[in-house]
Amino acid sequence: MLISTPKQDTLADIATHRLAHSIVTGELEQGQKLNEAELAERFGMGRGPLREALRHLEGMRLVTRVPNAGARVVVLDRKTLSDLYAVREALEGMACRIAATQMTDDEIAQLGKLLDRHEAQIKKQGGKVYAQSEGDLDFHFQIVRGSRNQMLMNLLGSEQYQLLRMCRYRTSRNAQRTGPALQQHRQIVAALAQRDGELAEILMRRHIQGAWHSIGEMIAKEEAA
Amino acid sequence: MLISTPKQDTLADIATHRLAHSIVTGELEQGQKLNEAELAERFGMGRGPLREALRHLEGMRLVTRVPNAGARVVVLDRKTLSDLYAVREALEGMACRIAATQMTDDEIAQLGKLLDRHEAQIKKQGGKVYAQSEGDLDFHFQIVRGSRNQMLMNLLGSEQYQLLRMCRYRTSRNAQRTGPALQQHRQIVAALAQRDGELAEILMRRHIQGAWHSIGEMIAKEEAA
DNA sequence: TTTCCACAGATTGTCGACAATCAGGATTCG
DNA sequence: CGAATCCTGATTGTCGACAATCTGTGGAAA
Repeated sequence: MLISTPKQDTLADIATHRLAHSIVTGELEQGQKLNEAELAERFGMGRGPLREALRHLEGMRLVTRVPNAGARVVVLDRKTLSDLYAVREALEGMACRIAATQMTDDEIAQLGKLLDRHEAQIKKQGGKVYAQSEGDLDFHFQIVRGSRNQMLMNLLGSEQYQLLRMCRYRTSRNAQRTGPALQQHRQIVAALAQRDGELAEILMRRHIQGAWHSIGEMIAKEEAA
Repeated sequence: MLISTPKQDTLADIATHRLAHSIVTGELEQGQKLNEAELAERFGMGRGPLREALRHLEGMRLVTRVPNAGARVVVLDRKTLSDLYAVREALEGMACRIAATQMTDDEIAQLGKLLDRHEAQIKKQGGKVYAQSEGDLDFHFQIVRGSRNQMLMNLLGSEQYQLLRMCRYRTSRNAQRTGPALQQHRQIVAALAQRDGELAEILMRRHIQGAWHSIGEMIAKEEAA
């Protein structure tokens, strides 16, 4: 699992994870008000730990707070997502370039196997794309891990990753790009295997631009309604 | 001021800002344990708001927490800073490229005046470089603002910016690179004025690489002792 | 002397209650 | 009839006390 699992944690940590999950999956709507007493009740804890969790989530920009008026789930409008994809392009592009020099042969081979599993899954169940979306994030995160840059892993693995997942859950019911995406993934792995960082970066940037192109259009149509 | 000013805020927000400031300026040493009761006493508030502040700071990665063992100030070792500068290079490079197409002529002119003030300040007081360091961050942040990318502004303006300032306070007592840095800044402004995004990006990346080169050496020497 | 255990002090985690502030509706005055 | 005002219910902000957990110190047994 990509989300850290709260084993023997504090209540506030549990609340943080549960809230983050609910926000990302859309169970809590964007912009929805978060009532402390109600949530504390639902999670079976006092308001103290819950407030700490909200503060934590505020720090990672999943919720917005205004003093004396409570916390609300962040809203991902078109501009925000556009900014997000631009940042991703720069960051994951760099991650790709570095990963080409840092990943072990074995890691790259694992990446290839991951794509094999994706392909099998796509052929078997054309409809259920949720798994593919999560798998896509897996792919991207493995490459970021390959860059050996902890800060990058934090940025893309914790914060932006959550926003991306939010975006996925919001748009997954519509269009799919699994076919071309998988092929692009394969090209990237090939470039990594050849240790061609520059090419890997270019392919990754193009891949993310393409993803934004398709998602941006979808959102535009959605907002028109 | 680049740091948001707590006007009529909650106690937890005040604590967040005071702690962030103390951490960034080095008043609180890296890795130092943060005792809740002691800090609450010093700030004249209960432990509740202080704990919320710690959770907020944890969210923005200025402190590290381990359950039942308290919070500690984050430590910036050589590897972390190296990662930070790599991320900055990608992010600010992109910001520069976009800013070249988005900034108004007036904003670019303001940028030039900012550098004039820096130059005057450097000539007047060769020693007091703290102001120049803050000014340098101002310069970088203005360009990020010019990219009109809110997420970029958040990333570089809030979180990484704090880590950078920490780094500055730690290393400012040693070497200076104000001369070459200023000249590179001027080149960047010139590229922006010509609306040459590609060149601006290249110059910015080179500028940040140079900064890392000099700071990395300094840290290596420091760690040897 | 060394190692293990138990105890005490300190620190963190949690809860419930109270104060401060805000939102919405009824009331009253122009 | 409309707008400003006050009141009331609800929600957030804060505090103090108590429970759970960790740390390190001292003593007893091998």
